Amino acid sequence: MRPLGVRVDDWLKDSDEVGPSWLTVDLAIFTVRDDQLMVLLVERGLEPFYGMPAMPGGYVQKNETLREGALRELAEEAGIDGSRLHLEQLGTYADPGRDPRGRVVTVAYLALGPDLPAPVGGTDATRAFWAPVAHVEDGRLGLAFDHRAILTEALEEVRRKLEYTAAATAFCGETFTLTDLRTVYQVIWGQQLDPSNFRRKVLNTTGFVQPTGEQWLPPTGRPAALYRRGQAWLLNPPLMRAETPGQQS
Amino acid sequence: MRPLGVRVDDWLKDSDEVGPSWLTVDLAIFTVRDDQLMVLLVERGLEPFYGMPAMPGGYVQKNETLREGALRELAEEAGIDGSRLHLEQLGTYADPGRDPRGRVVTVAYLALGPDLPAPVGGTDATRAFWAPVAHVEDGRLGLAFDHRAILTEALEEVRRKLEYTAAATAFCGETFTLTDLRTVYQVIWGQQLDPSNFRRKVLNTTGFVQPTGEQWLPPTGRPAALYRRGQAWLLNPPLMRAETPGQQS
DNA sequence: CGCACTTATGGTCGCATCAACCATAACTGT
DNA sequence: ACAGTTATGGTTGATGCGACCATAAGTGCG
Repeated sequence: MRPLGVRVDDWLKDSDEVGPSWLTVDLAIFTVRDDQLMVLLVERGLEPFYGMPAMPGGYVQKNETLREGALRELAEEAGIDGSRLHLEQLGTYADPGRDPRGRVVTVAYLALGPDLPAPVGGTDATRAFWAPVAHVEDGRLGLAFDHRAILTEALEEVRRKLEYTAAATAFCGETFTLTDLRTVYQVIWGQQLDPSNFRRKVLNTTGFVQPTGEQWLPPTGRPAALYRRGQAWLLNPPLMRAETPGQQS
Repeated sequence: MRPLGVRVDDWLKDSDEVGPSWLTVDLAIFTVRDDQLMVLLVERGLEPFYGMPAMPGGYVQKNETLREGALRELAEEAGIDGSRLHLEQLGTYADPGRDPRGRVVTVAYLALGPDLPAPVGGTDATRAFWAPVAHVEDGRLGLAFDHRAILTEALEEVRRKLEYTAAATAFCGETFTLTDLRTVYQVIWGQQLDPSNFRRKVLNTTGFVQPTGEQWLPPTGRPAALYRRGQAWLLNPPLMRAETPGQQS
């Protein structure tokens, strides 16, 4: 399982210094479930790191774009149809030594989705499951490769995206109440928001949400209006979170 | 110049679908000069696209990180020491067919620097020069590969970064006046800003800039206080530009 | 020197926005 | 009818911002 057997003939004049690499995608897929931010993990079914949790991903095939590869791996490893998720490139990790098999370049994708069906294991992964990000952040759950570092960067990106874009709607279903949307912010930012002020800010931001005219009847309490996401992606003004006291830089 | 001669033995079970790829970095390096936003380009000295302008870049060597490769190419192709620039990953481009030689994966880096010394050509590039981004945007200047698309995304990123981060200070030298900083915003956003209000916003944003106590004597007019960049990178509140009327999305 | 010119810096005022808070509406179950 | 619960709407005091004006501190020139 090492890249032996590979020869590069006369590829470049200075080719001693340049070698082939293998291209993979990894997906950081988040959802909000049970008032917790969850990330999709698989238990690896191959060496290296056999049996260890990892983000879903795998090799990009010859005639695929990166996005196509990401969607295929998502379907294969977790049985999830990603065509309705928000999928976005996060960054590329290529440090020599990050993969014991050689120069493996991985492009990390960020995906946000509503509370998705319980994932099922596929071919390369024996098991797929949702894990609370808190368990990874505090080290209770170890990940293969450099996936913990990737996840940390993905989390920062998600938290920032909530401020400046309508990304929060990607965590909700087709239609949602403002309380649903507010819950997303509260869970991801870990702080309470005033329902009344939240409502005013969201409705005053043109193109953020769009009323459907329908209502949702909760088990108890007043019925809530339903909305769907608007056409705007960038929010201005942004929905800033209150600066947690003691934060620097 | 095609990836012939490459054999992959027993690499994966489904290895017919997976092949090796070649890893490159490309750099979108911006500076402000003569009240214009400029991008560093080189004239290609190799096929394909021989003689055509392109962003500097090249193959990543076997034991390099991406960042190291980017810095090396910058030095080789343009004679610029990038260790004092702000360098940041922008995105990865890997569509099959983007490079006629085969699967070439390029990681685009974004770099911002103060008015830099006139670049000199290196080994792979016959000539390096600063070009106004306007000339590329309006199509007067064509670029090799998919570099025009990469540049377009880099520009969007730069404009957004000015709002939410202290990136503008990266365009200034070690010390600068508030007018220098304001000029950066005006050039990149293409709109005039009120000196007085700009001053108030910058100085009220904690950690954005830091007074040196020194002064700068302009050829005419009152002396201006000099500042250096503060320790903050994320600005809050952000320095929003006025929404240009008629913008949608 | 006195003066025009130029640029930096500082202040004022009216308007919009926001967070904290209170009030009301509309449903459920007892 | 009434308490409990959740959604929605309004008020208010403080803050921030844009447009605009005023002053400070240099230069060069007669």
